Amino acid sequence: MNDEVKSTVRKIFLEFLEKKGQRRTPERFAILDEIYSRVGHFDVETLYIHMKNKKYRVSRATIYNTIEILLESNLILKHQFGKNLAQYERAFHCIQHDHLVDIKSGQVIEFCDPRIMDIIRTACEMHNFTPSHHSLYIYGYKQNEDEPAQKKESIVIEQVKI
Amino acid sequence: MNDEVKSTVRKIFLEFLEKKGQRRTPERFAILDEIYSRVGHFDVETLYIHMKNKKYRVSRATIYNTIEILLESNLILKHQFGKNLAQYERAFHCIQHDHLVDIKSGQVIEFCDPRIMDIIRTACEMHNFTPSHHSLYIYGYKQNEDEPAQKKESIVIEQVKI
DNA sequence: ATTCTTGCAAACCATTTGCACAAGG
DNA sequence: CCTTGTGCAAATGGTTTGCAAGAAT
Repeated sequence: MNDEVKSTVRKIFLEFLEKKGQRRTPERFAILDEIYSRVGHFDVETLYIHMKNKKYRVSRATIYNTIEILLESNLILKHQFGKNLAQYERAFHCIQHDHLVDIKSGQVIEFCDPRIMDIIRTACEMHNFTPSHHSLYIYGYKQNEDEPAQKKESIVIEQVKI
Repeated sequence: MNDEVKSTVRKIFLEFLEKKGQRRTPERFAILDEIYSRVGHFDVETLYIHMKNKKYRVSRATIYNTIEILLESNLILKHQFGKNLAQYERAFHCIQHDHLVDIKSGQVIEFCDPRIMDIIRTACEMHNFTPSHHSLYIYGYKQNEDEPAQKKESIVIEQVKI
């Protein structure tokens, strides 16, 4: 993730904290930086280990606290792909996408289909609902790799093993 | 839920157990019956309390075990609407639907849009993926009830407080 | 008879909470 | 200063597991 993006999200976070009257602590910005330094999904424990490995003094409690604020400010997204372990991902500067979840391997494939926005628009209009974000998970099985179909056509953003 | 549906799901479950070489215990069928006797979403604890209140002797462990089998046999679906508590719902004899989740109140509204199947079909074809099931959650806020929009038009199946 | 399933209680583990100390405003 | 945030450790709570007794085949 390049530095321009990092400085932009820092600014967004800063403004959010000010608006909410919450303090700009170094821990909060360190966590944001760490998140925007990696690609793909992550869980709290992984983030904690990574920061510890960098000799950054931080507690799990603070990570949970900060993640809560980052969710509110829409800088990250939360997922639970059928497991009890919550997974997160960056939300800024990422194109909208959804997830195919392999039931056997746990592998998660991202895909993109703008038609999802039509469905969201219609459902929200019908129910007098203001959308904030969404999650579409398609659970299933990856077919045998020996017989690849028209995979080349697909818009694979990245593949993440969870 | 009428008796015809109940006897059909019992039969499906029976055949699934036979196919898998698993035993048809009275507890498993009692849990299936209890699930198909209620409407809307439920969690394990609620199911456990209901069965206990009916003086049925079951353990939480058996409910978790049975729910696992019911998921495999596609007789129920599992949801985690952003919380750590897993919610389940009947999957047989229910029309396909998705969920609007109110972030403030936790209320869940079901809606139906067949276009979701087009998205699933396309994504799976592109990624050589065999779909089993899906979840689409739209998170957001219900607008003020004082100014109802075109709500009459909506296909509300049921509303469930989780 | 053999093997799977059950109920109970203990273990697990991600997340939350309480509290004394630290630090932002 | 005053109040919020932090780190640590303990508590929480949904889910899983170990095991002896019970039931299905």
